[in-house]
Amino acid sequence: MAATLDVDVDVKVKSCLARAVRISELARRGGVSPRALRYYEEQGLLRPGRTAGGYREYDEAAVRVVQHIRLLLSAGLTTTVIAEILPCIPDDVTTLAPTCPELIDGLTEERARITSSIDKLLAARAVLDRLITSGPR
DNA sequence: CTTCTGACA
DNA sequence: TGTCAGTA
Repeated sequence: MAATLDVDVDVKVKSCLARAVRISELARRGGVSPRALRYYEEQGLLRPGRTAGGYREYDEAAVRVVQHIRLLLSAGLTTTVIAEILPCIPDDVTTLAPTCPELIDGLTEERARITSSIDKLLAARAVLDRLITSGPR
C-alpha cells in the first residue's frame, strides 16, 4: 500500500562537522611550523583550499595527515614517495587502503631501507659501547 | 594582528 | 628551516 519512499538521507557527510582551520592552527595542532606546512604543500603532500583573501584553509582531517607526514618523514621516506602513498592511507594508519595494493612493492622497498638504517645504527652503537666500556676507569 | 610570496647570511 | 620584506 503505502509507498516506501524512504529516501536515504544518510547525511553521513563528515564535511558537515569539518570546520576550516588556518595555517597557524594546523601548525600548532600538527606539531610543525607554518613554514613546514607551506613546504609540504610545495611538495604535493597537502592541497589546502583558499579563502577569498588567499589564505590557506585546511580540513580538520589535515591534522592527522600532517602527523602521518611527520611519521613517514622520520622514517626516512622522501617527500615524493610520501606524496604517492599518502592518498592510500585512511584515517587509521594501521590499515592500508585496498585501492592501491600496487604500492606494496614500493613500501616493501622502503621497509628494506629502514631495516638497513637500523642495522647501521646498531653497529654504530656497538662501537660506542666498546669505546665506553674500554674507557678510563 | 595574521597570512602570503619570494628570497637568502 | 628560520626570517625579513612589503602586501592584502
